[in-house]
Amino acid sequence: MAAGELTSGRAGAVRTILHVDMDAFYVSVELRRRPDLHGQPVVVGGTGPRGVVAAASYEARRFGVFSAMPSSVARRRCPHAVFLPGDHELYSAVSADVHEIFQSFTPLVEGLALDEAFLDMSGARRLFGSGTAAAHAIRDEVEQRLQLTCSVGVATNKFLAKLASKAAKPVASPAGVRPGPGVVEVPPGGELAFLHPLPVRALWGVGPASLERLQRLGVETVGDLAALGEAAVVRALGAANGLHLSRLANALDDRPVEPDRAMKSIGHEETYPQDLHDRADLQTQIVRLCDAVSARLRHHGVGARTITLKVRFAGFQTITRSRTVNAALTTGPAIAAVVLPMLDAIDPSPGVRLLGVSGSNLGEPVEQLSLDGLMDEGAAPAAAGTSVAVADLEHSWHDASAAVDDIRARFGAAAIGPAAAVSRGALRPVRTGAHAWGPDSHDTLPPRAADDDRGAARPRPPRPDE
DNA sequence: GGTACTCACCTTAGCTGC
DNA sequence: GACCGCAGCTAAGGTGAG
Repeated sequence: MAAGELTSGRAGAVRTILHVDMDAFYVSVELRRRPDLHGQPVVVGGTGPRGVVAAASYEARRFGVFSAMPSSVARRRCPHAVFLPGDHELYSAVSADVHEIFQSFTPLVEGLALDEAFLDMSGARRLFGSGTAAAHAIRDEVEQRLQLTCSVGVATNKFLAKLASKAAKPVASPAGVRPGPGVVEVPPGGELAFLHPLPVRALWGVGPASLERLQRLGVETVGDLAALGEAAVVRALGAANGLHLSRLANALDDRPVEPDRAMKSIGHEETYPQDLHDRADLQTQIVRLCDAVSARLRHHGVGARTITLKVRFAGFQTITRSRTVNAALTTGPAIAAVVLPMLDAIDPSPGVRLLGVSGSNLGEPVEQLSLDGLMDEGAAPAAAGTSVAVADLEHSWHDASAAVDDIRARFGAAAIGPAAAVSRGALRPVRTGAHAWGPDSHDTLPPRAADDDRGAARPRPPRPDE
């Protein structure tokens, strides 16, 4: 099968897809307000004891510092680097400016992350010329208006465009930083020549686990994988992943650029500076997380039917527990009423380093819930954690949650919070948005009420209705 | 040796209803 | 009533990306 046959969603039409990737985005944004750091190794994130690197300047990459690297390793490799805590709100704002520029070129923009997006330029060739011409125009516009640089890949499908943008990037090595070409095009018909010499790890979907399985079959390059044949790849990696990778290895990718992808889940998780052993501390943190998740659910106008609790223990063992209820939940107390019984069944004695709460199975929230429709079949009195009790809480907290949103919109996220968290001195808003990059060095655990008031009765665990 | 956070998607297993 | 096959759902864990 020729590579061009399936590269377009429309039969016979060759698409022009751009992948735009900002260069060292977070660092570049920081350098706009700290021009004195230009040319120095700069690292965003990893300021705390358990953090990781969110982004590293190319000067820092020369010393082997990369994103997602533990901060302790980064400090060892590049002790003279400037470590900055990161400012997610600022990056989001700049990202919005970047996407506004993308939108001025085509309405078909699919954001992948704050710093990258796919653009379908197939219908805009008359306005902006070839894909390569459009890519240069976008780079110029971003640089002039925002003083930021980006790399652009141009190809006939998303997957190849992404690989091409990677090839367009600057390269850091111990010898120095070599500027990249900025724009790389994989021309129609040249897909396999570009793709097959690349290491198989370059394929979208090949991580450490799949790589090991493929290497056992003697696969080192994308060309090796293509030669292996679909059946063998499926045997090694399973039906979905095997089929997908086999197609990618033959440059076949007809996924469209999707500007409005529906959100599938919303969640929050936090790693604590010290492991938690106390059940009451865990419950307080869960109430905070549920409150944060619920606020985002309401912000997006959706409710979650499936609630998942994630616990990572001191030894890094991670477990998840989930429960699906009859109603799409949007309030913190109702979500906490689902999570807390799951937490109760977990032994925290090994120490808990991370807690997470997420909602999935998203759907339209019911404005005024009818409890009849939410009852379990033959349900008896509403014990804590049952669907009836959860629905009851969702119902009774509906209006109050709207009022909380209003207060936060006016006075900030810390202005109001769950009483259970306040009572334990933990009215600290959960950091929202992606990439908190670990606990900051100044983060502390919420004070334990019993420690502050020795001899006083131990406070009973906070319940969601408090 | 040290591993954040968010989200998407997959696999496997068990349960239920038909 | 027991069993089978199938589909659909749920739970739990894993993998991967950015």
